[in-house]
Amino acid sequence: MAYRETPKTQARKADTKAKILDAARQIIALKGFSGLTVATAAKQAGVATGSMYRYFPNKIELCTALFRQLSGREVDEMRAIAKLDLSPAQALARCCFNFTQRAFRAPVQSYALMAEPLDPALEMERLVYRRAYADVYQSIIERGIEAGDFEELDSHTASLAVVGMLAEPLLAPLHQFYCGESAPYDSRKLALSISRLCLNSLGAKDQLQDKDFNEQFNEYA
Amino acid sequence: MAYRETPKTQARKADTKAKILDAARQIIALKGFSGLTVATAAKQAGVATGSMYRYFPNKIELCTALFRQLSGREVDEMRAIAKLDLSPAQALARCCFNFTQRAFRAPVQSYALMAEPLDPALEMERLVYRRAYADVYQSIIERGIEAGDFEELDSHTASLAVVGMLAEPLLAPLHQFYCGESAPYDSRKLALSISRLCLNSLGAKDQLQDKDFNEQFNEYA
DNA sequence: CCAAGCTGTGAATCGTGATTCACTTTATGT
DNA sequence: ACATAAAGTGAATCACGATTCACAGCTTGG
Repeated sequence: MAYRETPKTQARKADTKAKILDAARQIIALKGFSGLTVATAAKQAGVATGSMYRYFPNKIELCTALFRQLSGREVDEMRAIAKLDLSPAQALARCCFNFTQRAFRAPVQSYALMAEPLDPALEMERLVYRRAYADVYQSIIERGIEAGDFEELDSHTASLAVVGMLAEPLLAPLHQFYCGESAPYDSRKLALSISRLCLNSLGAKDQLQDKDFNEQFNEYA
Repeated sequence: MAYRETPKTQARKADTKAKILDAARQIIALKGFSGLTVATAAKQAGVATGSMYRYFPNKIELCTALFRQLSGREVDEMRAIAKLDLSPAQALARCCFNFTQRAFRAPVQSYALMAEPLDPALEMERLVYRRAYADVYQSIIERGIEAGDFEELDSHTASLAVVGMLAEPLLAPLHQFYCGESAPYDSRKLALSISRLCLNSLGAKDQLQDKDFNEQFNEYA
């Protein structure tokens, strides 16, 4: 026996794996998952088709890894906001603005994660991440209810409703990008409307003043 | 020349077309679009695979026709509610209850229409019908704003948010049905929570009394 | 009854893309 | 340098369903 794994080969292996994932991400960002074939991803990553299978057992696993990586980042972003020292209403408003802003920064990728038709296995992942978003919102909502800032309501359903409220209005414009018909779109106004609707839905009347919204609105780059 | 179409042959043709659509619908209702192949639909309809192509130029057109038929019914249901002589708040609440109730009556079919991964051409149709739902809600919302029952807000975004609020909380349970893991679920409570959230989001505080909600809640079969 | 033109059939064909595999190249430890 | 085990390759294979097509059975007006 003579060959053994070394830190060096392990590092190279991890590197290539990351390179493949990044290549796949670039494709997603441009064409969505529908444009991602093993062959194109291989070419983009600069490896042969067959090599892909040294790093991922099959295409689904590759896609799943990518999906988790990208969705994970987004959810983490929301988690980070939830951890800031903000009132529940402020936290939620900021989530609305950030989510919208980030979606429009990488519209095709966002569409791919949020709504593009996917393999059933990935659809399952999508549900998991929706639930993860909802968990973040639910914790904020419960904090708000305890503080008396929000109405007493079913925080579980409310959190899912927030997920829906946030995603649905973005879908049509994001789909445009996905189809390559990018029209200019005032996503800032959209975020403003959505944040109002979200807070209203929780009965957060008077929790945020116009100035709070305006602050978010103006920070929105 | 000797052959010509007659009312009789036209009727037979229409009949078979309807039979095929209904066969497809049955499959959707059981397995979703992913279970719908030209071959299985043909067998279910009692015709040969090749015959399918006498009635629909290709699978996409068949699916599109089916999708339109089923989604059309659902949207019509909402339109009918919008036309009743109800206050905007009552109309919206009723939409929430009806939508939820109908979704759970045919859970797999509803999941298929609302969220199952589909061919891009069908995904386009889905967007169209989401917009159609939103149009109905928007008309109600605008009525509510004019009447001073709802807050002044962007009715376009609000209508989309309502679509999202209504759909998202149903998704996880409906997906369970789609996966064949049907767990018992109290959809009535869900409808109640959702209707509260919807009305809240529009700033419809005090538009509906508890008794209004209870009425819907109790009518829910 | 006949010719013309539908409608019905289902096995064979086709297209798409994932996956495999026999072979080459590279890395490792003795 | 050598034997061994991975990693790299890309053309060939495979799987899955939609679609086609050559032929058979009906309908119709003349």
